[in-house]
Amino acid sequence: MKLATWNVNSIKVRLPQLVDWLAQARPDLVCLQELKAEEAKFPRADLAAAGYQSAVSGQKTYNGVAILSTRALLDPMVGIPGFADEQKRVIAATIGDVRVVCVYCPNGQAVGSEKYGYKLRWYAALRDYLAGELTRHPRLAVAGDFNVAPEDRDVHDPKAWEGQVHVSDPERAAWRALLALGLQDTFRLFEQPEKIYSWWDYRMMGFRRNAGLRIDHVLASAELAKHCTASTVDKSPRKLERPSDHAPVVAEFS
DNA sequence: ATGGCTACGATCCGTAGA
Repeated sequence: MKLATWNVNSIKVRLPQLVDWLAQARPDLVCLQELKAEEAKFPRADLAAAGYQSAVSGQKTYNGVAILSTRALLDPMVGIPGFADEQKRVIAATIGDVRVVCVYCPNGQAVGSEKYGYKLRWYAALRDYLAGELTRHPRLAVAGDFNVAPEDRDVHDPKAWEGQVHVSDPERAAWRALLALGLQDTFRLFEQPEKIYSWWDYRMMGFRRNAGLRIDHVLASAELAKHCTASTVDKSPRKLERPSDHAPVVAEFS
């Protein structure tokens, strides 16, 4: 089973690249973020023609998440229960014996800002939600754009980023609180090359300079992580004309 | 020098992303 996550930064713009990538990579499951489109404008038929059914929570202009699957998507659920939020950032579904939660965690804008406070509150709500999900679903995957680079080795220039949003101590503590539930960062289950990132700034030739952050992740419960055989970043779509600023992250399970 | 792209929805600039 191949599970991917990709922040596509507009499903409308990236649809051709997504369809091509699905044909090449053949993932069984894909978590998408930043659709920037309402559900009515989600290209459900094009993706069905590509062999994928979809569960979608869309929003005009901002946010928006979806799960694509070659198999039936059961018990879809949108949002974090008990956490009132206009922003469409979470969708979950069951595929076979795996529960998948697709997340687009808030950016946070700047440390100390109102949006930063929202990010930390949102993370606390996510933690509580996932704690419950783990009791109900031993095989749980949480995949998406977490907007946190967990460690300095996930940052191209830790000195320049020190204390900034995406790497600040409270954000990293919020990330570690997810790991403390028993979730594992599948990327770190394996020996990895240095300087692997999943996002690069559009400006300043960020991708060419590999000036990036590793902020897109696939987490797995202990029971699921036991079966994880690989976890990698696929940089190939980032090299295309008019790319998303994020690359897909792909985890494989036996 | 704190900018530099990109996408969107409103126009021909403002908001947001990270």
